[in-house]
Amino acid sequence: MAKYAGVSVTTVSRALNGYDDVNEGTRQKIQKAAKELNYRPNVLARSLVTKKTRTLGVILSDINRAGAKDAMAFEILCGINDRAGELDYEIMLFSTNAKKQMSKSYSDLCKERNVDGAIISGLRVQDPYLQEVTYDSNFPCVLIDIPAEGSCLGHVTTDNVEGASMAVRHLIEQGHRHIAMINGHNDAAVSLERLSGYRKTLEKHGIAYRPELVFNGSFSEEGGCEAMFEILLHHPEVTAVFSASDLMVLGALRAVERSGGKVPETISIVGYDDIAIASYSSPKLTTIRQNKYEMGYQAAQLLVDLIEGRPVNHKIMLHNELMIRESTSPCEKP
Amino acid sequence: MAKYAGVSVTTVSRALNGYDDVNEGTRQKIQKAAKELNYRPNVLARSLVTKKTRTLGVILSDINRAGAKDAMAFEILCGINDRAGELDYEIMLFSTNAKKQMSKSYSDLCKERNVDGAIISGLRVQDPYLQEVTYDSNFPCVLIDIPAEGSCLGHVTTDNVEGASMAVRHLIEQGHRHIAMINGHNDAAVSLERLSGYRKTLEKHGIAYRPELVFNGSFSEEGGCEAMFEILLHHPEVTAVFSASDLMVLGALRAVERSGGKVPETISIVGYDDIAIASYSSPKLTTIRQNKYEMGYQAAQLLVDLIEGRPVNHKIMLHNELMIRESTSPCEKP
DNA sequence: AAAGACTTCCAAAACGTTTTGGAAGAAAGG
DNA sequence: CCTTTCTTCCAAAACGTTTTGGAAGTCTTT
Repeated sequence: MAKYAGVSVTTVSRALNGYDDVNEGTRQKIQKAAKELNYRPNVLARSLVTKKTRTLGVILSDINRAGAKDAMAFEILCGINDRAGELDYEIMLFSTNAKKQMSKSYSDLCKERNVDGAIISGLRVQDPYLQEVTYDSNFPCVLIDIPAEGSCLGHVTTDNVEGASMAVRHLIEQGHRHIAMINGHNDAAVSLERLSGYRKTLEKHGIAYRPELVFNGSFSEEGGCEAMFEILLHHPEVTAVFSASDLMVLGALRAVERSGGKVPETISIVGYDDIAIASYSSPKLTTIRQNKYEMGYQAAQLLVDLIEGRPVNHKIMLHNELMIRESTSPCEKP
Repeated sequence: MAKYAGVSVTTVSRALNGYDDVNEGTRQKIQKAAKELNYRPNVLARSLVTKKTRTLGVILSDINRAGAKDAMAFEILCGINDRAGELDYEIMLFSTNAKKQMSKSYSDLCKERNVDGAIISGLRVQDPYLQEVTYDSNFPCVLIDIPAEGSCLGHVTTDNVEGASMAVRHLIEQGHRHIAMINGHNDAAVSLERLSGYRKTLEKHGIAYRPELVFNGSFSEEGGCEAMFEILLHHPEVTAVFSASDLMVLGALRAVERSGGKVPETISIVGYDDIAIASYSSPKLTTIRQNKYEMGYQAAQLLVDLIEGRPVNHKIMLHNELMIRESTSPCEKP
C-alpha cells in the first residue's frame, strides 16, 4: 500500500488518520490508492500499539437455550448493540461453558482478548468471577442489576423498589388485602429490592407484612408454579399475588388453572419485566414494564464513557411502568 | 515474563504451546512463572503473526428492538454461542446501523476485524452486502436460510417444503379444502420454498392451487393482520390458513377476533417457527417447529470446519416438526 | 578422539500498524 | 545572504507474539 502510493507507511498512517502535517495533495493521492486497493488498516496491528481495540466484552450469563422464553438478555443485548454501533465499537460475546468456566475466568477472557471494557449481566451477586472482574479496579466494567462501587465501575438498573410499590399499590387499590409475593432467589439484588418495595407499600397502607406469604420461585416458570400451589393450598385467604418475574407468573397461571381457579376472578396476579409473552398470554399479564433495551443502551453508553475517561454518573437508575392488562381485577371477597 | 522466568521469549512461547523441544524442567519453571505473574498471552500479537483470531463474525440483521418478539435471531445466536464456546472460538457481533451501512460493508468489517469466518442470517437474498461477502470466495461464510454455493460457503436451513407440506396436510386431514396462505416477502428463500410445499401438497390431494389465495404478510404481525382481513373479506369460503410465520399468525388472530370470528371454530390457522409466544397465546398455536438453536449450533460447527479446512457437507438441512395445539380443528363447513 | 545425532535453547525476522524525533526543503524575516 | 520558522515527509522504534534457522552442549557411535 505504501509502495503503491509512493510514500512511507508513516505518511499513509498520518494521512488516513487525519493528521495535519500531510500535504493535501499527498492525502488525496493516498486516499485514491487506498480506494483502488480496497485497503483496510489492520485493526490487530493498530490495537497492538494503541492498546485500544474499540471492542466491548459482553458477558450475559443467561445466553442459553432456556433463556429464549423471557428474551430479557436479548433485549438488553439489542440495546448494547445499537449504542455500541453508533459509537463505533464492536461487541465481543463471551460464552463460558462449564468446561471453560474452570480454567478461564471472565477477567482472563477480557484480558486475553483485549476488550476495552465489559458489560456484565445475569450473574449472581456472589459469583466469584464477578468479584475478580470488579476487583481489578482499572478495568472499565458496567454491571446490570448488580450493585457495585468503584471508579471504573458502572451500574445500570431500574427502580425496583418503585416498581414493586406500583405493583402492590395497584393491587391494594383494587381492594386486595391479602397479598402474597413470589420472589426470585436471594442471590439477585433485584429480589431484595422488590421485596423491600412490596413490604414498604404494604405497611404504608396499614397492612401487616407477613414473611410467610413470601415464596421463592427462583425466577423460573416451574418455581412460580410450585410457589403458587403453596399459596393456594396453605393460604386460601390470599386474593392477589405479586410476582418478581413474568416467567414465574406463567407458571403460577398453570397452578391456578389446575386447581380450578381463574385469573383474575379468583386471584389477581401482577408480574414483573413485561416480557414479550406477557401481552399475548391468556389472560394478558398486568405487569411492571422494565425497559430492557434502554438498560442495554445506557450500559453501552456508560461503559464507553468510562473507557474514554469522561466524567460519569456511576449509577443509572431507570424508571419502570405499570402495565395494566387482564390478570388483575377488583377483589371480590368481602 | 521471559526475564522473570529467566529464558527467552521464544522458549516461553514454545513451552506454553506444547512444543517438544523444551526440557520438561524448563517447561515447569515457565508454567510456574506464568501462574505467578498471571500471564496471558496477548491474542492480538499472536493473531498478527498467525493470521488466525479464533473469532467468528456474526451478522444478524434482525438484532433490533422489534426482533425481540420472535426471538428467532436470539435462539440462533444461543446455538452459535454454545458451539463456538465448545470449540474455543469467540464471537464478534456485527451491528450495522444505517449510518455505517453506507460506508462500511460487512465484508469490510470482517476484513478489518480479522474474523476467521462469518455466519450470516436474516439478510434478504438480494442484499448487495451479501453478494460482496460471498463473492470473496476465500472467506469462510455460513449462511442461514440463504442458498449459496461455493467452496468456502456453507448453508444451513430447515426443510421448508416438507414443513409447509406437513402444515397443509394437517389441515387437509382435518377436512379443510379452501386453504389460504399468508406468506412472507419474496426476498426470502424460505417464502418460496414454503409456497412450493403449500402448492405441491394441495395439488397432491386434488385441490387446485389458486394464486389469489396467497397473500403477502411480510413476516410482520401487522402484515399478518392485514392479510387476514383480506381473506375474511374477499374469500369467505376459506376455512383454514397456513401462515409462513407465527408472528403473522398473531396478527391474523387479531383480525379474526375483530371481525367476530373465532379460531379455530370459524377458521383454522397453522403457523411456522414455533416462537416462544406460540405456546402461550390464546389459542395456543398449531405450528411447524423449527429448531433455531440447532440451526445456530450446526452453523457454528460448519463454519469452524470450513475455517479449519475439514471436508464438509456444504448444505445442512434440518427437519421440522408439526406441533398440534389449539389453533386448528376439523372443518365444520359441509 | 572424532563424527554424528539428539536435545535444548535462542537471536532475529516477521506481522502491520502508530508514535517519536527529526531531516530536508521552502518560505519568511533580518 | 544568513537565520529562523514552517511545511512536509520519513526512518526507526515499539507493540507482543510466532516462526525460522541455527548454535551450543550432550550423548552415541565408530
